[in-house]
Amino acid sequence: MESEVGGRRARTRARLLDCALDLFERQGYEQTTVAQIAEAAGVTEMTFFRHFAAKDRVVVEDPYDPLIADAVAAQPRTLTPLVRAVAGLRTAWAQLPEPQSQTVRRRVRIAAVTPSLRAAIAANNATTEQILVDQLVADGTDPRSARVAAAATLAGITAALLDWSQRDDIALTDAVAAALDTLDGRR
Amino acid sequence: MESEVGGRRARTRARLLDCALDLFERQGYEQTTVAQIAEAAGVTEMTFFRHFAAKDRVVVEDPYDPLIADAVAAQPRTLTPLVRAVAGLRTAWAQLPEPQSQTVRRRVRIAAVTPSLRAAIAANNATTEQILVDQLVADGTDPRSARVAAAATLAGITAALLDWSQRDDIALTDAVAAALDTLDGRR
DNA sequence: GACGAAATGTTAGCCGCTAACATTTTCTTG
DNA sequence: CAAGAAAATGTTAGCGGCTAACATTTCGTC
Repeated sequence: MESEVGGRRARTRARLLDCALDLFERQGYEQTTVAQIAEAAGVTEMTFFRHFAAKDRVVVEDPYDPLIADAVAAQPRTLTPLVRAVAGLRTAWAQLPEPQSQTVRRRVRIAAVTPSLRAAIAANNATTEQILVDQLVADGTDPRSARVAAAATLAGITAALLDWSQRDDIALTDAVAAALDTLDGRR
Repeated sequence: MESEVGGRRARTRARLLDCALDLFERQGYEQTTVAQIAEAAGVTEMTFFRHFAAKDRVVVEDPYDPLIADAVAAQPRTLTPLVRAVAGLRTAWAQLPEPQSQTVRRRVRIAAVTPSLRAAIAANNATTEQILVDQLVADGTDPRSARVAAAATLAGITAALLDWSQRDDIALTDAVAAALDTLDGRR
């Protein structure tokens, strides 16, 4: 039967996620203990780690990589590496599903004020970066330039995301678009 | 008397640093225990932490920030944020003292193959990034664009550094110069 | 040589995280 | 529906990074 929205596992995970974000918002990420999260969710510490590989995984999730490769591949190869990377991400972003509302903002907002989490985000970007690099190289870009361009682009977008989360006066889409423009040289 | 090159403290620190890098190179960063480092240096675990605030501080050190601000300030404000940031760093880099040979390369090389250390580097860049942002904003750049430009530039340079450490066919100066060119759009 | 300060040692403990094994809950199937 | 397989959670024990509080040694100086 599938009457529930998710099995027991899914429900436990959702509870852990929610309790964790609550605690992070109220008393800070570093000050919150995994034991506290587990208790709030009515579960054992061990169970927490069965749902999240590490404490920071509550906030930092894996990215949606696949789309990016195609988008970058579609860019004309006459452009400069950075410009091409940016153009690819612009296209990729346009194709992405609208991010699910509230939770994204909560997460990013927490990450924005927690240095150690910013590091976690950077580490997480590594896989996306690799995809970008591969795609650029496949199109004939020098590997070193490709690395630099990919790293710079992702860092720029990440910075825009962190900034966006702290303000209420701008849509996520616009924030990213503006960041890409900055990287582009369009402004 | 001052016959020694440094007091006891300085010597202990040097020993710890050397033993740590040795162990990291031989058996990997993650696989090396602070206890092992301490023992190799003939010292207690506690003493290690009295010299390095954290294990990763052996590899990731604080940057030379001060120069950057001035260099960026000297750039004409007609340029695009990213271009100006890059131009500033180009100038700053030219003024930096030649990095002390071997140890830099050892450190960066270790960082290059250790994901968790890449994160530490990113976190460490935060302060330099802030300086860059402040300088750009002071010159009239929109704060958001400044953040993006600063983050992108530093990420690009960092990527170049990591890449440089893994090859023997290029000078550090050239690697950085090339990265700046990529960010610039000069290539 | 005595004395104060700097450097190091000792002990105890928190927190993130993992492994090995036991227990319960849920699903399936005869 | 009973029974066994599979999934989810619990229990215990322990490692490694890191911190705090207090004791001890070493060093420079008078």
